[in-house]
Amino acid sequence: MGLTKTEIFTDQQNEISLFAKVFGHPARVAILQHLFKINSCVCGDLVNEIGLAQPTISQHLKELKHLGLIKGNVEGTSVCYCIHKENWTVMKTIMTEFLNQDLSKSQDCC
Amino acid sequence: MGLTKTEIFTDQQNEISLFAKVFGHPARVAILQHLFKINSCVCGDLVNEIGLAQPTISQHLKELKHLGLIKGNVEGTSVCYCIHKENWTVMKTIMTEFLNQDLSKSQDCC
DNA sequence: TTAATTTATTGCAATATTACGATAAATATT
DNA sequence: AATATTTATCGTAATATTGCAATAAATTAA
Repeated sequence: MGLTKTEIFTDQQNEISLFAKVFGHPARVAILQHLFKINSCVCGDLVNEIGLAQPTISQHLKELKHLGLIKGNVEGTSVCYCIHKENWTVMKTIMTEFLNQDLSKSQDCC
Repeated sequence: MGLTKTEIFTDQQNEISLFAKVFGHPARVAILQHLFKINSCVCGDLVNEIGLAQPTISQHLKELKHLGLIKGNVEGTSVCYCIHKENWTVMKTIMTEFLNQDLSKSQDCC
């Protein structure tokens, strides 16, 4: 066990959980917030900005990139990361729909 | 290791990641969607609705309850769960603020 | 070419998560 | 009281995640 049974859920449910999972670590939240904050795209500054070792940051960046929420651009020896705007918008639509489910219909049972 | 360094992040970043983490499993997404869908609050029906064993569902419900997103009401031998409306709204505000960060400011680097 | 700089990858240890069988706890029914 | 029903908890196995030292890979500078 220890293995999520993705096959018994809908594609939508799996997609929501995948996006949520990547936001489920404060380092990745911090990375994204920093990429939003600064106009120009920062690269290895993230290692200084956030207090984690370089391989750890690199790993978190990889996960964000893998989900398509950021893109990386090689510039000399360094790599410049930024938010993938189009994909972020798509993700936002999916997550917002989940968060905005109608509360008025559901009765309170307790 | 294997331990998230929460102390180096802001309370806001940790809070966002905690909410996201609980949505980071399709079973919990499915449970929440089902609680939204049906007017009356369902209980152990969730075990049938979702294809996971009863202890597994119970464990997921515990996590959702621990974060305050649902509440449970004992009714005879069964327990009736429902969305905790006030807390859901608070969570929604926090998550929406994170998702709605200003895209127009951030330059594209790639 | 050699050294310096920056990022990615590998390998590994520590911890967390997922899932479920077994069983306990609580209440309802007979 | 004894039994049935429902949910929670415990224990445990399998897998995933987190973090970092060591090192590789890629590019630039001297």
